[in-house]
Parts: sequence; structure tokens; C-alpha cells
Amino acid sequence: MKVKEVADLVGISVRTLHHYDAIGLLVPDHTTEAGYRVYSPANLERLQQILFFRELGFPLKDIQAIVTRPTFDRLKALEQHQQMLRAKRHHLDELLQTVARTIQHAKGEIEMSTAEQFKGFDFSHNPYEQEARQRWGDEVVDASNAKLKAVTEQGKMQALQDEMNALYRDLAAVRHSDPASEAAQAAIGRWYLLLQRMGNYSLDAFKGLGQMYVDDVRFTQNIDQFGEGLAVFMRDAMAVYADHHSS
Amino acid sequence: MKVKEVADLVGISVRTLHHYDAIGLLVPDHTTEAGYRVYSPANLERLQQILFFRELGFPLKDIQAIVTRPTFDRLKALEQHQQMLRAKRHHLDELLQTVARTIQHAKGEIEMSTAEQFKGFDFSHNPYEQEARQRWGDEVVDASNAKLKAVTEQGKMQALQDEMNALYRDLAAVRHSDPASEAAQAAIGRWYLLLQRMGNYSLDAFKGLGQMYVDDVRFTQNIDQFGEGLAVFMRDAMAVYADHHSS
DNA sequence: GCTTGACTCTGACGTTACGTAATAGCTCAC
DNA sequence: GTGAGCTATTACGTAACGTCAGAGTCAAGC
Repeated sequence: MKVKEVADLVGISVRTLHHYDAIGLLVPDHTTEAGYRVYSPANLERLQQILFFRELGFPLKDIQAIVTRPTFDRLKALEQHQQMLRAKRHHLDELLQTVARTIQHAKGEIEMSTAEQFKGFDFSHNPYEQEARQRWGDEVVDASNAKLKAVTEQGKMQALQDEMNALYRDLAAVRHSDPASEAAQAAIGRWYLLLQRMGNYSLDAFKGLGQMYVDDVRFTQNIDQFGEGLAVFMRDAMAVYADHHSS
Repeated sequence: MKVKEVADLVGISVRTLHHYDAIGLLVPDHTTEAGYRVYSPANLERLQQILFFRELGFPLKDIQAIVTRPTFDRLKALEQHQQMLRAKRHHLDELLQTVARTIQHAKGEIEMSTAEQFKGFDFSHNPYEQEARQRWGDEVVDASNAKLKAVTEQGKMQALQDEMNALYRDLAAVRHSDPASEAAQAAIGRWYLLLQRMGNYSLDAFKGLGQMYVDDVRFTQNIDQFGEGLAVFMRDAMAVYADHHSS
């Protein structure tokens, strides 16, 4: 299939396809002698994934990092899309409630607080992240995302960021070893202590956090920057650490 | 309320509020001596409307034209938001179906066509416009939107565009008169003939189209560029014209 | 009164994801 | 062969903020 056929079928522009090719996000199967792009069924499958991620608000750069990873699991991603789309629909239901109540309010039928007027407008977080933030707090999530916000004391935050990055690198260096090994456990112990500095977390929570690193593509992507498969390794090492220290 | 309070309550950034003030979309009630923006409850009500339109994909420029119009009807707009949000949810349901079927397909449980893979991804039109296009065709809708696409024969399209604009101006000039007046009916007759050049439309359809000019803020906005209240006037004149010529 | 953290402002550059347009080559049915 | 439709690359422009710098304001606490 060539560009117009794909564009018409899918409902996107030819320009979008050019752009995606140019940034390496969706490279056509091959090109004709004339230089025409030819897309394969596999290309279309990739495009579907891209569009799901796009629909869910992921930046193209992030999408590219995710879908081009050798360990990218299409089925798992689809299941995650499903969950995120359900969350999106839940938010849309909230918006519908808000508009219905606003209509009633405008007709003088009910009272409505200012906060209620804006219920449902924030779509900025995916469900995993929301859950994680509720369970562990913003700082732990941001730490895992390696995206600490410049809150106050920039120097202090920078030092913490550097410390985290160093720890990620140490962990990446041993990620091909046994998660239960002495080196792995020493490094993951330091990770646990670092998180403890942000709050008191149970070992169960620590173990659950590790699982979330793997379950959510955003966490995975951010962590795997330091080395392919690091998120999986950390999950395993964190589980071992938690089990070992709870007995 | 000042910027941070509003931003936190609503879930948008302070920068957004600055931006909206700068472009005149949401100008705060007043400013303190220090120059701090102070937002009133009426400001927040306007903000809600803005966010609904934004949520539905309207460009800010369009939103501004709509909400700042003296004839802006908040209740009608809310009802329209509701309808459009319902349509959006319907599309989201389609996406959920698509992802569910894709999961089944990935597991080898069902067959799935390429087209099915992309069902639900196009959110680019509001429901009124979709309905109008189905009933009257693209050309009529674009003509009413005064946004003719450069399809072929650029010169020919330009001439048509000029003709349309002239007709809009004629209609705007008589919009304060009785829609049944001779001048109004002459002008609206020319509009009907212009549309007939694009296809055969019944008088009922013509009458319905006029109603749609008023029901959909996009149509209204585009038409009222030529004069405040022109869309309403055209609807009335079109109804008179249709009734008169069907008997 | 002074200090300090939080809040506020303006100005301005940068980012993202294309849309639009120009120019020119390619394809294929008539 | 012709011409309409399709294709390519190049490149500028746009919308809607995000980010940052530098400086002023506010109010609680000392």
C-alpha cells in the first residue's frame, strides 16, 4: 500500500506518514524505484500501535522509544491501551456528568460549587501513574521516572538526581547477573534506602513498585534508558530484596 | 482568586492563564495594584466553557470568536457540548471495541481486516458537521463554512468563493429587515440557486440547513463573520423561502 | 523591621506535530 | 502520447503552550 491508500484507510494525512518516516517512527517496508513508500501489513500493525499511543497522549518521541524496543510486547501493550482507554472513558463520563450538572445549574435547578464545575477536565495522567502516586506519593514516582521537578533548592535536587542516575547505572551494569546476587542486592538495597529518604514504605509496597516498573510502559521506558531490560531486572531484584528482608 | 488558585483548582497551568489573558480569551476581572490577576466567578464560568470547547478540539481562536459574541447562549452551548461529548464517547467506545478485537486477533482467536484495525481513530469532525455532510455533501457544508478547499481549477473555486462572499455581504446588509421582505427573499433565493449548482436539494433540506446554521456554533461563527446575527437571519429567510416555494 | 519562602509579573526562546505550499517526477487508463 | 491523479523532497509557518530568567509582591515568623 502506498501513502494515499494508507492515509485514506486510516484517516490520517500523507504528511503525517512522511513525518513518521522522517523521524523513524514508521519506516515503510520498502520503496519503489521511483522512491514511493510501500507499506506492509506489519507496517500497518505498527501504525495501529502508534495511533493508540497517540490517542492516549504519548509524545511521538516516547512512542518511538517504546515500540522500537526489542522487548516490546504487542499484546501487553494492547491490554494496557485497553485499560488506559477505559480510564479515559471514565473521565469522559465525568465530563458528561459535569456538563449535565452545569446545565441543571444554569437552569437554576441545582447548586454547584466552583470545583464541581471543573470535575473531569484533567486527563494528564495514565492510570498506572495515578495509582502509583496515590500509593507512594509524587516523589517516589518522579524518582522512578527520573524526572524530578525543580521544586526548591535546585542544588539539592540536582544532587539527588545525580545520585539516582549513578544508581541506575550501577544497576544496569549488573542487570545480566542473577537478581539475587550479592552485587544486585547491594545495589537494590541502596535504591530502597534512597526511596526511604522520601518516605516510609513497606517492603510489600517496594515489591509492588517494582512490578509497576514493568507493567507501565512509561516506567519501563524511562528506566530502560539506562540499559535494556533494566526495569525487569529491578522488579526481580526488588522482589528478592523484599522477600529476603521480610523474613 | 489569583492565578495559582485557579490553576490548581482547574488543573491547568499558570502559563495557560497568562496565555489566555494575552490573547483576550479570558481576561481577569481586574488586577491588583501590584499587577496580579484576579479572577471572578464569572471568569471561572467562562473558563469552563473554554475548556469544554478545548476538550472538543476547537482551536482557541475559534473559541474566542464564539464565547465573546454578544449573542453567545451559554445554555445552548452547554447542550451542544453534551451532544458532542456523547459523540466523542461513542467514538471512544469504538476504539475500545477495536482494541478488544485486536487483542483477540493477536491471540489468534478471530480474523480482522486491515480497515477494522483502524476503526474509531478519526475524531476530527463534530457531529453536526458529520450529519450535514451526510445529508448535503461536502461542498454544501464547505460553502456554508466559507472554507472551500482548493480542489481543482483554482480559478473556478476562487470565483465561487468571491460570489459566495458577495452574497454573504448582501445578506448581511439586509439582515435587520424582515426575513420575508422582498430584498431578503431575493438574496436568499440566490443562495438557494448557488447551492443548487452543487447538487439537487429539496426545499425541506434547504430549510433544515438553515436551522443547522444556527444550531452549530461553527456554522454560526463562520457565517456571522459577515455580520452579527446573520446565521439566525439566514435561517429565518431560508425557512420563509422554502415555505413560500413549496406551496 | 527584616528575612524568607511562596507567589506574582513580563519577556522571550523553544518545542511538538504536523499543515501548507512549491516544484518536479511517476503511473496508468484512455 | 496525454493528462489526471499520485508521488517525492524541501521548507516555512502555525498553534498552544512549556520553560526559564530576572525581578517585584506578600505575609508569616523572628
